Amino acid sequence: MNGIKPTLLAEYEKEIIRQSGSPVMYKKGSIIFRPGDAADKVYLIEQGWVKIFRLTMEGRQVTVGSIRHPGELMGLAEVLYRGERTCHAGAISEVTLIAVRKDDFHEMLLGEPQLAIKIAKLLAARMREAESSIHELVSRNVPGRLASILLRMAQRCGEPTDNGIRINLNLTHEELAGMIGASRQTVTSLISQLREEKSISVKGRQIRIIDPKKLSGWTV
Amino acid sequence: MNGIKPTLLAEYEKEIIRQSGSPVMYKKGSIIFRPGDAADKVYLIEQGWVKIFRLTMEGRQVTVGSIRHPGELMGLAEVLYRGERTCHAGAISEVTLIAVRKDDFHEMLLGEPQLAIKIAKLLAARMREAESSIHELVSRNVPGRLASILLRMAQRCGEPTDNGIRINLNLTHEELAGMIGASRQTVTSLISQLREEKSISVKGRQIRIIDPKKLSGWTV
DNA sequence: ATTTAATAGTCGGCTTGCTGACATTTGAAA
DNA sequence: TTTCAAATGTCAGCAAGCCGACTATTAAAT
Repeated sequence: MNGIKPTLLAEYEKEIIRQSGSPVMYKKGSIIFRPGDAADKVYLIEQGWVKIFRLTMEGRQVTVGSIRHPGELMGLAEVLYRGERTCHAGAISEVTLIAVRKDDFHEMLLGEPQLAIKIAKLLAARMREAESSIHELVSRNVPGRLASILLRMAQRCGEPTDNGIRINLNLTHEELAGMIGASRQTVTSLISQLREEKSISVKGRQIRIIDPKKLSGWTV
Repeated sequence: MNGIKPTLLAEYEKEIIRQSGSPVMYKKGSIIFRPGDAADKVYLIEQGWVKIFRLTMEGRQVTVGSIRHPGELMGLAEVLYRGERTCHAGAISEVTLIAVRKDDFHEMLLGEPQLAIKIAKLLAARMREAESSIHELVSRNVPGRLASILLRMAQRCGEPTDNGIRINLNLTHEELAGMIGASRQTVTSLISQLREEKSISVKGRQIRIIDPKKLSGWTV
């Protein structure tokens, strides 16, 4: 069960981290850290989803990392590289974290070379994700980017049901827009279009991927 | 002289790498690796610049990483994460590299925990760079992105002269376009504009930043 | 239960920046 | 030096998608 999902930690790796850290909880909507904060902690996500984003000059959110899941580390880059946060981290849902202090984290890595390598692998995987994002932003149009992110979310945190894959992140159109670099209005109208052509269905803020094939037809 | 430039390796770190690897040379314009190749080597750049890019469906180049300099490692992510290249790496100039085989690299990391941590820091720094790129692509318009990349290139590989900072990467407009997600024609006309307002000067393919302040005025 | 704020839906006008097309210049190869 | 391909400069036309404005609908708070 190791080496299969290099973006996630193995159970024994999490155990090491749990022993060096202490649990914290954040409720939905709260901010875990913001730019300028001292990056003195690394977090292991135990439960819930966290959104990593920055703000544009006009105050719009731009999701620069993806949504982080249980089993993932977050706040890693700033702790390793520079002492200051550059992003916001916001709790999308009720969230439980293990917080590890920077110094303890460094010691942990020195004592567990395997873990240090795992962290490097993990960052490498994220690096490639980021490169993909850049590639998509540059080469696809807005409908293509929307379709693509819906498919990716379905794959990464969707729950299969009898009528399609349910995405339960409760994202608003504005948040989706921030993830693909588009305006809120455009996302709204595209979602309607996708619903009409029956490639997705929408109930409240739950999106179901009904016809992945038709959806991926947009990612020309 | 350590800890100052976390994206570069310290001399003793390079020495370790040199002992595990062997030198290779590539001439200007040649491809070092391409998608689908087995990612069985990590490279330390000794001399020259390397461009990391992908291709769009229509065959246009998209520079997903930045330009890599002497002192940087490249091909890292694929070796750590998956066994296959996902990008092209092309020699912008005559290039000298130290190639380290994957297995030797892994052994090296296990034997030198400090180096493993350094690699993680290095990837963390790149991660933040990639996040910045995403942020810029989403939130700035084309002139802003061009101005911003010129300023960044000046900072990272420009040589100060008495009349401005010289950027000597010999990039074509098409290549610049690929780095900022714009069309070749738009870049051409923007470069003319910048030249007219005397924030840059152009001689052949050499660009000099004359008035950084005026340039950064474009990055609203 | 009521109030209030946040989100979703819709539309016309307008701007940015892409496309294609062509002339001109540059530079590398023969 | 000549030749030829690649890169640059320029322009008109067009379309994607943004913006502002407004209404309708949900969800949260009291």
